[in-house]
Amino acid sequence: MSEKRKITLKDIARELGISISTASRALNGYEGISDETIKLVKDFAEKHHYVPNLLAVNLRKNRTSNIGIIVPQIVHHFFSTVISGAIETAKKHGYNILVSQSGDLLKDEIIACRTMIGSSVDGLLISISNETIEGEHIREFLDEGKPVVQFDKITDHLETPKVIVDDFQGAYAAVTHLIDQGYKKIATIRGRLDVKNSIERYKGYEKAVKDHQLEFNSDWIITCKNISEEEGYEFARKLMESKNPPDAIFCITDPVALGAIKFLKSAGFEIPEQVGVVGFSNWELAEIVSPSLSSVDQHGYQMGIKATELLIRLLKDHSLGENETIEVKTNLIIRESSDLNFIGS
Amino acid sequence: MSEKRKITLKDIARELGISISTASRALNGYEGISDETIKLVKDFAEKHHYVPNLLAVNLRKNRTSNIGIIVPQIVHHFFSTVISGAIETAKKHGYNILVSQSGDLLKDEIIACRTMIGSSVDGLLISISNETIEGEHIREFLDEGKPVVQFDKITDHLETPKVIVDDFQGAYAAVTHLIDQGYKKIATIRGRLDVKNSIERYKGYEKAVKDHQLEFNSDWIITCKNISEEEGYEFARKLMESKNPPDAIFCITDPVALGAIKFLKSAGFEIPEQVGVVGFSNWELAEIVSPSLSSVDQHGYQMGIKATELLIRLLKDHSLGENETIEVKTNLIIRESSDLNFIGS
DNA sequence: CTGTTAGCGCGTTCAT
DNA sequence: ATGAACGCGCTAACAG
Repeated sequence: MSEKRKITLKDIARELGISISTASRALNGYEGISDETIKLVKDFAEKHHYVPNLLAVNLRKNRTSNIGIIVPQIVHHFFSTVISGAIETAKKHGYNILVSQSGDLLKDEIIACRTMIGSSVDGLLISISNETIEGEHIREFLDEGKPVVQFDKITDHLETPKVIVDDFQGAYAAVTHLIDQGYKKIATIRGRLDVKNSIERYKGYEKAVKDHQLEFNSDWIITCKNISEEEGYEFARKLMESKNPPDAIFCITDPVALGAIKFLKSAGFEIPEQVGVVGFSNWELAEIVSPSLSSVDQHGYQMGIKATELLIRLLKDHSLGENETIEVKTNLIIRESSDLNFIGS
Repeated sequence: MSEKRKITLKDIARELGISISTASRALNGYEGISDETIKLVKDFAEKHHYVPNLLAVNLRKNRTSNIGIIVPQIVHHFFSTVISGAIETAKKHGYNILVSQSGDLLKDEIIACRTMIGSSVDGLLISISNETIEGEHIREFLDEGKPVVQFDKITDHLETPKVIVDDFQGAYAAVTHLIDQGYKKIATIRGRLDVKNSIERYKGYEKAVKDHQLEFNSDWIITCKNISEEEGYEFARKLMESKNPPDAIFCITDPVALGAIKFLKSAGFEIPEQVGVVGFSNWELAEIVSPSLSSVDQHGYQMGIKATELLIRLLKDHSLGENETIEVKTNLIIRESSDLNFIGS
């Protein structure tokens, strides 16, 4: 409507018959300004709804007050949870969050990075795509003197602070839980051999099985590629139709577990009585499906907070070169798919 | 590492022995520059990885190249899908997306708005909270001369362009589908009486029932408040235990439908043979649950694209005052929960 | 076709 | 305690 012109420092200086710098200093609480003029200026500013032009401030200070975040997919329960945590934390410190996604494509991740550099975010939070190995495009950020924090899906080729979920411990806990329930022949449908999270989860599985002196059978280890529900269904079939079928399956992620459950149900296996199933990531679907799915929760919101706090600390200290890695503990959520004690209660 | 100082227009002007403005014009493809110097400048820029300082450009042009988007929840399948569409569209036009969430709290929506104004986004995409009625805080955007596009959850108190899903048509189609299937006593678990989407869906239900001369029974209309799975369960019970139980239920949203299904299953009703169920929004869960849930898809990705394109058009034309409303058609996805023809096939 | 001049709005010396 | 002057990096109006 009224299209009020935005009032500037210059305006308030002119109106009050003082200099621009005095006005600036008064507003920003500098030393050596009389209380009198401070009050004068502040009152005037308040009254006329003065709000500093961030563009100018930022140009002057050479920063943007923006933090970029790049994830493989936004439409994804875990990542949107992380973003949510990042936004709330950033807000608290006066930063905005600028979101982009790679679609798990290296090509698009590079574009997203370049755009971010171009639009000048002050720092970057990133969970890399499956295709990213070296991450040279991310190094460009570091070269610009801008801090980067990696989270969840990371690469060790980049010397940045990292916030990761303790996949090993999560998997170990999940499999140990299965063992505690009395399952003895535990299989795993694992993820790619070249993705760190996947490797760690597998290691956790292996160690738990061996620590408890259970049968360790390479036929019970199946590697999937798409990490899809279809694969879960197919590989569960393969496992159960083998000569020596397992009595429990630890799955790399919830959709895979869901596929496995679907096969098991269609083939007439009782869950959890005959076969126990545990997934990973605690997707929304875990408590919706029937039987509900035990899963390892990754505390996405916490990760978002931790990663953002870390980045903001770097932003404020300008003490780049830190390389700390925070491991967020996981939390096993036991539901019907593996809970024998729950039966009948 | 090398902390390369960023090269500026000034640098390239000095090195090439030309003026800054010539360099600027050459880079930006202005009229009246010799092809010779254009090539000279562009080559030099390319070679030294010149990238314009957006902060300066933006200050000069008085814009930010950022678009803000405020939604009730980011961790929500529909909204994250919209955001995803917005991001891809914005990217295409050289804009970044700055995300914030209100948590369906008016208080936090106001804060988000103020922050956005402060950090100077050029325009705003917003889906208002349940608590927002007048939207005075949004008007501040308009008063600044910045365009706003509302989507999905809107208020008519604000004269802005809007992109909405055709809730009426979606509901009408859903209920008509139930009728086509042969259901005769159709109930609805509807949403709040003061939320536009909810009202429209109810109207669609009512019209479909009346158009087909079916029994219209106020006992079959239940209003829920939280729009939660629990309410779905509870109200389905209430409906089915009444004297004159319905044979189909149209639910305001998928979680409610899921709750209803859970009750129906636990009470021994066959779905869809005895009772048909249709939800709204086509959440991820719809095809995961068993029986899979028929639902009205809202084309979130399309909405994100449409809303963003609309906003960018306003941004470029500076022709505020438009007030068009785009209705994105819905798409009924028929699954097991209402598909009698599918039985046995 | 190109250079000079003026800011955009602000923070920050260096004077006084 | 305050003002003048400068510059962040860039675009645009005005000369020539």
